[in-house]
Amino acid sequence: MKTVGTAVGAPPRPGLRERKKQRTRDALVRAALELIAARGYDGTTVDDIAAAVDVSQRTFFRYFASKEEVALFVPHLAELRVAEAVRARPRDEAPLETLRRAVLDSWDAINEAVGELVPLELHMRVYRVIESTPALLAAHLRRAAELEEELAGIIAEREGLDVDTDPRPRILVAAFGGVIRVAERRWSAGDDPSTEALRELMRTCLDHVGPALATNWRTTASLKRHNET
Amino acid sequence: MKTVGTAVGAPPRPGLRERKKQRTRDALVRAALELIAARGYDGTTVDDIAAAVDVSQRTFFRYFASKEEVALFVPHLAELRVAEAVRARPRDEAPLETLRRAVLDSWDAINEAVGELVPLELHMRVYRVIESTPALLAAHLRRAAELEEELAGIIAEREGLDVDTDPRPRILVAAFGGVIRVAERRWSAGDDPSTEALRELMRTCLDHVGPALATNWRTTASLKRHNET
DNA sequence: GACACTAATGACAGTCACTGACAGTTGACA
DNA sequence: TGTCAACTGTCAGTGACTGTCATTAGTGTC
Repeated sequence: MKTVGTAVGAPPRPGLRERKKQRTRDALVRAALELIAARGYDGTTVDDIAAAVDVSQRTFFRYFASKEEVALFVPHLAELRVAEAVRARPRDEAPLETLRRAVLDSWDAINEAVGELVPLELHMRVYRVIESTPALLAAHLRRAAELEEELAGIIAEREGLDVDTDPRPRILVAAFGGVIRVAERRWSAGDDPSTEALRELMRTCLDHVGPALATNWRTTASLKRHNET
Repeated sequence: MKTVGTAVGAPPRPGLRERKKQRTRDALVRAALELIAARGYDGTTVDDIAAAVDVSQRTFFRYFASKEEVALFVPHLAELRVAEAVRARPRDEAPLETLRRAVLDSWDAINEAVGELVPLELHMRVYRVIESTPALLAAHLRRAAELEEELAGIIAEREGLDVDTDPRPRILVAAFGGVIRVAERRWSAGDDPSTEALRELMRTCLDHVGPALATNWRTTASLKRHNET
């Protein structure tokens, strides 16, 4: 009658030790992001973050391999979801369509997961810091590259290609990743922090991929000059 | 009769002080790359590099803002040449064609500039270290992103577009940059260190951009399976 | 050729990210 | 309840990087 936490389908409730660790980890992320948003990345020391959660610096480094890792924790969550979403797409779908749908569809799941941890508005402020801090931006780009590597592998596998021989999966993913990053940039530069805004930006940018690679922009839609007939 | 160094058309020979600085800088780059190729990036301290050139650590940091900067000095040279080459292309050329030609054409100039400083074979060994060292790869990707930003500006300007409104320049450049990076990777992973090999890889990868973005790879050329009919 | 002027350097101290080692504390589990 | 393993704090040490200040060494001038 007291077998709480072992309900059918639900994962067994982790022990006290595990819960404590989770709490510490969450607290560290929250404190870190708050401090970074307020004082910038370089203006925040690891000691500050550890002190805010009342643990030693050494403990901080047992949870995160580096200061960058905490700062990029939210993007990290998003990356996990995207990879998962790509894997979940039907295998007979066209590669570009798979990537597109995976990113757009996983958005809700991402926001939910992130929102549970930190307010989305805080994430947006941190994202601006990421974009404007060289060291952070570099780390962010590297992780994005790692994700691309993984996605290229998935695509190649389901298309029956050898990723080391045929350059197409990597090229496709690289182009796609570039577009996504453009969308992220525009989002963080704009002033609508809503999640819907980012999704819309991604949609728009993805729709521009075809036209952007066209040979001559001046004869395509959305042209800005040369406006006689 | 002894006004050497002031020949018509040639830049006036810099003074002793300037030449000395140049020599120190070159020596630092060479020593750094040699050590990094031999002992890896993390296995090489700034003190090692400074000691190899017989200057103080403080002096090293007066020449380079960070250890990363020396390690990425050769890629930096290449980036400068590419930006220059893009600017030199005719304004009425299609954007994608401009990027393609600029990269392929600037290759000789790049190799010459690099070769004067360090042996190309050494650069290749260093490049492998860059690819396999997280911190270096991150910095490399960030610089590549900066270059892309610049190229997008150039393209947008000559197409008469506003780079902050129209996403196409950035998207094009992002896709292009992704392809270039794939080519670089394949080069450093292969065993032909020749400059011609890299140029050929770039050509091939660029030719794959169109097909890679096609909706269905299985009906295009170079297909690997589904070989009935 | 001696003389100031200034740029380049070295020596030193200090900050901060990060790591290894060891000892103390606290959940887990019999 | 006691034992074991996991978690944590403390401390010392390394390496990248910066500010400061005294010293050295090209440069232009008379």
